[in-house]
Amino acid sequence: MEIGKTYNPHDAEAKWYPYWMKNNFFASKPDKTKKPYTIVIPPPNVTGVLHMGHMLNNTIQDVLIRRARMLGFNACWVPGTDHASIATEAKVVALLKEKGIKKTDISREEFLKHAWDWKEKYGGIILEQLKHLGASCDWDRTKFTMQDDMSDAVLDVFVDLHKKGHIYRGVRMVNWDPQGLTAVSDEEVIHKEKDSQLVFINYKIKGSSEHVTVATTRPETIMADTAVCVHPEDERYKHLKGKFAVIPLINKEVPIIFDEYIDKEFGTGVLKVTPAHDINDYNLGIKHKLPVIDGLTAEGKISEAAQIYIGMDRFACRKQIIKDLQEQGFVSKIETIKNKVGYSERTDAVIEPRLSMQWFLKMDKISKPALDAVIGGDVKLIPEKFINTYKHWMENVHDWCISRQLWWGQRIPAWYDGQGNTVVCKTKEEAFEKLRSTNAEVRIENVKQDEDVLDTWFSSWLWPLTVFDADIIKKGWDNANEDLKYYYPTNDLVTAPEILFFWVARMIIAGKEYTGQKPFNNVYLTGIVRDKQGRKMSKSLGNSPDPLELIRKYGADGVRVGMLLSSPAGNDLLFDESYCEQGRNFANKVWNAFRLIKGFEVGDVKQTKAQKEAINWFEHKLSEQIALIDDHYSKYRMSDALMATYKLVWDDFCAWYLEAIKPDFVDGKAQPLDKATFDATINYLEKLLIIMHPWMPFITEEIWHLIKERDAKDCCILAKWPQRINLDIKQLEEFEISKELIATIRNVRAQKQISPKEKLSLITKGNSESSLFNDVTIKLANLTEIKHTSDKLDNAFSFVIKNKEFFIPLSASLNIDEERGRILKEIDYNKGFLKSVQIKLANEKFMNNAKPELVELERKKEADAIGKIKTLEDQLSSLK
RNA sequence: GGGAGCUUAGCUCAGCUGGUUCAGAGCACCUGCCUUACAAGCAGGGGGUCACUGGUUCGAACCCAGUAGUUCCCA
Repeated sequence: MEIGKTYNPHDAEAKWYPYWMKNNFFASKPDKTKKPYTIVIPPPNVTGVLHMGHMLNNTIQDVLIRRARMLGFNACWVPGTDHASIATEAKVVALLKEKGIKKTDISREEFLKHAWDWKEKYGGIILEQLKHLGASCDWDRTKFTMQDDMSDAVLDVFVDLHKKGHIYRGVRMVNWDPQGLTAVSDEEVIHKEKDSQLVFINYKIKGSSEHVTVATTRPETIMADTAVCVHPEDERYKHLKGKFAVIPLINKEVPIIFDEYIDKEFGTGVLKVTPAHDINDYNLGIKHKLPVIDGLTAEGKISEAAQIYIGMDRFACRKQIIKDLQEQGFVSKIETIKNKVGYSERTDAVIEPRLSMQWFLKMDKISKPALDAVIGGDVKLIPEKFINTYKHWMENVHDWCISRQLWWGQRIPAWYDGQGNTVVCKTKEEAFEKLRSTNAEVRIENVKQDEDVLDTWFSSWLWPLTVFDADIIKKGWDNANEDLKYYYPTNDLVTAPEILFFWVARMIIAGKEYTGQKPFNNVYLTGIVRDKQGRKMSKSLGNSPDPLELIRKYGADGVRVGMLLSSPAGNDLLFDESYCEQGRNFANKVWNAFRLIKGFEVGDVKQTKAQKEAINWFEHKLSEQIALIDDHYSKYRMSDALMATYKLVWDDFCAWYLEAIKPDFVDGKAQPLDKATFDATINYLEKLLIIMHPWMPFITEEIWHLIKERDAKDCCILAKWPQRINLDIKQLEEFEISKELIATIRNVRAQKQISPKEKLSLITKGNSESSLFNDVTIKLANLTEIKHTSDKLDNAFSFVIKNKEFFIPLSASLNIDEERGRILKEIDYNKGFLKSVQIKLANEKFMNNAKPELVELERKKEADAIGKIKTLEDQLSSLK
């Protein structure tokens, strides 16, 4: 069979993913004889397409799940999607608009039909794309946050929490998205620093020639002012008690009120009070019993209550009113200041504080167990630095506004009789019964359900529960189904720090509330994928590569490796395609190592000593590195685990092991290899494939099957993670010395311009104990032999490794001065080192304070240095 | 304005409770090689006042304080 010189990822990807699927290797069922290892996917939005953040996130999950599978766990990765209320509704509205349909012209039912059509058509795109990455999700378990049973659970939770007194309805200042036409939660508001104009406007005092000056960034709201407020202690304004100020343009009189809330130093010390449009003003309004005038419409246009500019957009109005005020002499000055402006996370519209009737979830009590779970270490955040952020948020948590003025989502199960009575329950019939108990006259046709839907997070906070058992809320934890009992709590959650509060914290809250347990043991927080300049990748910037294009270019394995090479937990990843290139190169390296091995011809020959030595050494090296890799995994140091794997394969296996066992060429023909060496090598290769598999599932599976014919179920994906043996440190240490020796000899060749093909001999002086790896050294340094001698040597390059003297006799004559200089330099260096050690040893405080083993170590350093200096001096004297 | 984090080689990052020889890796860079697994490669090499200042200590990249820059969270 012809094996290509470079690895072709596409064929392997096209072959193995369907094969794994066909054989149900990703599927998981509860099995009491095995321990579960569970991950629930952070459900991507149905509106999205795969972006680099998903790539990073899901690659990590797949690595974890594949390794767990190999470790013998019953690995279960549950996929699914999230209905994303606002984003999806916006998409559907836009689509309908293209077709000439206005949302307001159709019924809720008709709209939802369009929305479902849209979801069916586009909702699964990301999940399909994840398959290209190799994601080994149990696809049979795919869930959607708005499927019937999942939605039902959401309503059950609403009813239950309402019953428990955690949910209430009230008029509150909410973050209003005038584009999405809905309230959004505090967490969905993104504050950006902007340059704003601070306009100083003069309000005349009624019955006087005086005026007061207010400073505002929102002049378009002055028509909704219902007072002007100053500090009671402010000498400048004390005389205005009981007077009225006149709002310009509309000549409306508003009282001047006094309150200690005012900061005398800020601006002019005079605040215009607009209760409908600012939370602080609203509170002032309540305190001083001010009327509320809503100067804006839901769409962010000037309302009729404002009297002028009616129907004008708020920003257009701002420009116009400044102009008009200036023309009429009301503006004393305009400054440009920096202030924070809130934007909707979903629509990017400027958030408008707005009074409205909303549903809230009280967070104080219900969130407490979730705070304790993280503080107490029951739920671990990785990296730990996020604990502080989490704690801070949970300790200052605000009530959660859970209603959204949308149609796409779970409709709030609250019912009204039109006469001020409200009940919360799941069906209209129930509601009717309940309402009738307080209002005998109520008629079922007058019972109306709340028009709003619930915040999407109010459904996804149940995700780790309801993906396994959607009836859990109804039945309670004690009656949970087998799946939930088996898989829950899940092991790891991999997500972005951005949604630590949106989602992670709330899942812990819901988990604690409904099962008494945490939803997961560990939360791995990935970084944000940024471009090379550190900018967040976004569609609008156009700086995000298309992940599928990257996969086409570098192969899925290459991209996976590229993503994870430089992505420690919690650190942003400054993505650059060259990482993928490195990943692709690595895959190619593995491919070629395989080609070499595959090309070995097994014959009836004797194993060489070098081969035996190399096999012995690699056994220990492999064990040592497996231990290291396991340790990195246990600490979720993904990029370290990957790098250790990379170096084990590339450096230890390819550069050292394979070079050491590679048969010689005689007359242009590779010699055959003995069976023992071949078998050992195949065995090592298989173990390495297993270790590489979580990172590079496709190439490892491909090579696994190219090694030999195997049974249908004998696949790399199911192979057992390799065991370690007891380490023989001596093997490892001595091999390091041999490596140093080989490197030195290669260096000498380079310096003296001796061809790598010319054989040299190496002579050691003094004790004749031989190294464990003499023959490897001979082979890789291309030596004729290693000889021991006690004689003085002429015209030989000399060097010292670990107090051992070595000589390489040279055919060309040696430059004595140069050699002397080199050795003197080394002596100098070692003397300096010795001195520093001796100073330490002469220091009484060090001797008293340092640990005994440390002192011992210093003594050894001293002895080693003395020995080395002596050896070097001997060499120097033999140089004549 | 409040809080948290970060600052180590050109880049991205390690550096575990302070203790080997003026600090490690990968990539990039430089030099030499198309050596029959691999030029997507091989063999070598250079490169760092560990942000700055002070303190604690026998000893500091690591602990403490301050300064600067930077990122994030909250208001």
